[in-house]
Amino acid sequence: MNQDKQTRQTKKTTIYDLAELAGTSASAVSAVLNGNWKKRRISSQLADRITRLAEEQGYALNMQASLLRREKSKIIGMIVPKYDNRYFGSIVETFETMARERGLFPIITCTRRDPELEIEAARTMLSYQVEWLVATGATDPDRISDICAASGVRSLNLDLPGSRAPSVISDNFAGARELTRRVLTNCERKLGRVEPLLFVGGRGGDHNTSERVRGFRAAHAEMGLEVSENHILTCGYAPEKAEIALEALAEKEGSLTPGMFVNSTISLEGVMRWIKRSRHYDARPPVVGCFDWDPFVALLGDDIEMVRQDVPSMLNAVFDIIDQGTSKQPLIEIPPLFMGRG
Amino acid sequence: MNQDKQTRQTKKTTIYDLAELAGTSASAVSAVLNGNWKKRRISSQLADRITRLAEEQGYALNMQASLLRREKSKIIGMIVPKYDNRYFGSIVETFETMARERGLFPIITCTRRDPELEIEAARTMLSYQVEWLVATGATDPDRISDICAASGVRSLNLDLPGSRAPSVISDNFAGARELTRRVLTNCERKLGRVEPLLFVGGRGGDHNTSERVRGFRAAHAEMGLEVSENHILTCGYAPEKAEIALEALAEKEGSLTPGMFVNSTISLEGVMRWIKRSRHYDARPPVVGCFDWDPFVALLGDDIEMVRQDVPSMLNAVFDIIDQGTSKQPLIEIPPLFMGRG
DNA sequence: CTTCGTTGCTCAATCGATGAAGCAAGAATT
DNA sequence: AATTCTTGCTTCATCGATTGAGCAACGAAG
Repeated sequence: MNQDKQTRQTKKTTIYDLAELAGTSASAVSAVLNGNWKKRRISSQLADRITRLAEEQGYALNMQASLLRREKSKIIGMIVPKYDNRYFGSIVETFETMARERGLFPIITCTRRDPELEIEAARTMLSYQVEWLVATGATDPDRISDICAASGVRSLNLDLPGSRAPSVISDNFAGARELTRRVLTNCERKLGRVEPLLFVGGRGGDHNTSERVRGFRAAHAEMGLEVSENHILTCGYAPEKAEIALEALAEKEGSLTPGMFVNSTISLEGVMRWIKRSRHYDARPPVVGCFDWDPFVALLGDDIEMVRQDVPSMLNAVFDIIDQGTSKQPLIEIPPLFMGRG
Repeated sequence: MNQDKQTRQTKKTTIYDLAELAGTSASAVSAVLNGNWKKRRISSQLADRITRLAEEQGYALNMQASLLRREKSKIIGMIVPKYDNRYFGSIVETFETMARERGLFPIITCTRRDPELEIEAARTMLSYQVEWLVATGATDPDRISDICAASGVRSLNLDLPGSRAPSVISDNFAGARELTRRVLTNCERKLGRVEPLLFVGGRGGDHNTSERVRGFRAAHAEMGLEVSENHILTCGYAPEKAEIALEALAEKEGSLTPGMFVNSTISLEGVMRWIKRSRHYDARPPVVGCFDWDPFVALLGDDIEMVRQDVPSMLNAVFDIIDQGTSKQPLIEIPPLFMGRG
């Protein structure tokens, strides 16, 4: 039984193996290794001996067995749509760090904006006994909340709100309104006059996009500008979709607006590609605002205004709810940050 | 026991609860729910009844209990340094997809280039009974391989090689040599003459950086150009480090080379920031090559040549090893892709 | 009318860790 | 000397799912 040990083992060392080697019981080994040997009145000599043996044998706790026995799993799950932009990347990184600070084990899974995969991922996380599930930018947050509720697991929405669980999102309306104001101001400074902007990207149905469109309209209204329905291109998030939408509009209308509001860096990727390819803006580069931040976009020219969603504050709000166990408000809106130009 | 059910439950439904409700045994429930009820000769009527009940009650398998009993966990772990660039983002996304295709459950954790955290994360993954651990861009891959080997868990290195486990990396030497050639050619085209480049970013000690420096030197040598030791700035990966290094060199030498080789998009962030701030290249923009790809960098100007590491091929190689169980070669080098300009 | 085969289940051990309860031996108190 | 306390352990049930072994009931074959 312990000769595998000698010959570079096949099976893993358990507390029973250590107990045999130490000439003691598994329960003593367990008590020593999880640190409450004082409480259980194990002598420090035995504790030392066990600790040394565990180290020698390269013992690793079997979490499955431990979790099965314990009441709390300390596992916290997160579902994320993509890893292809700074926003989600920093959400994930911050989430992991803050979870670990609290002694929680974060499990993150990427669902590539696939509604089926989201549901399957949520179910899998429940099987792993997560104590909380954070659904980030989910296509159907309420479905996920329901699945969690049915298992008695608490859930939270991040980035996109739902109605059946507390939600932490950016203040999309105020952010978009301010961004639009700034782009319009830049427009005036560059061109000597203000003209209504184009809105590009996002899904028409989602909360964030509709709030941003509302902010976009509000800023135009303040300045007495009319926004044409044809100039709201909520064509989806993928870069190609933005390219196609712009191409179609240019074909239909002949000329394009001098400025635009782009709904994410991902859409901006398509917009910039199209601008470059179509040569529509060769004479005078467009005045652009982007609802999201990317370090290279910041270097792309001096006419791109960006709002940066305040990831640390959003995750502080998320973990406040988790730490407290509940939330007073069902919806928490975090003001985004303005990055200025230059 | 099943009245919690009625009153929105507190505890989770188990196969024992379902067995009681169905008037059968837990073992029948288990057989039905994990799909081998035919093998165990359960009647399809009972199977249907159990399946319906499970759905009604929102039953979710307790993975901890299931894994404890089973021999294979089907969990596969990955350690990643950062989520702040496209390269690691796409590694993670591809890894998750390919793992799921194989019925494996991927657990990914980000260690922020912190050696302590890497080790701790590896140990935690072992506790969760991972069958494989992929260490991506690890600072000390061999340490991780040893820890895994001590528990009989197989490991793999990705992006940065180690000596105690199979490694899949980019062909850094050939990639860097070709990138350098191209930048030198661009230099000639733009300026009418070739001049040695500056190498910026990366850690001097790491395999990738030293291979890239070797490729960089080889391309210079081919063209009869001498590379000054002072022009190899392996200052680390963080953007600020690149800024500081450039600032220091500019101060020391007065003028800078007309072209440069930047070792990652993260370093490029700092390089571009410094170029903009210092106004050193205002008269004539530098001719730049970057070992890594980013969509916005592609739009940044027409003088930035990029190599894109071939993430799908790299992960195919990784999963080939996992599927086969072993690797013939200890080191697999995947040629990176050239993205051309425009 | 016995024997065998088949169907459709149930029983009970097991995975590894945990912790309440218990117990033996010695020290301290009455 | 008898009792109580303390120390330092061990025993055993438990968490939920899995699975080999077993068993009852029934039909078919001999």
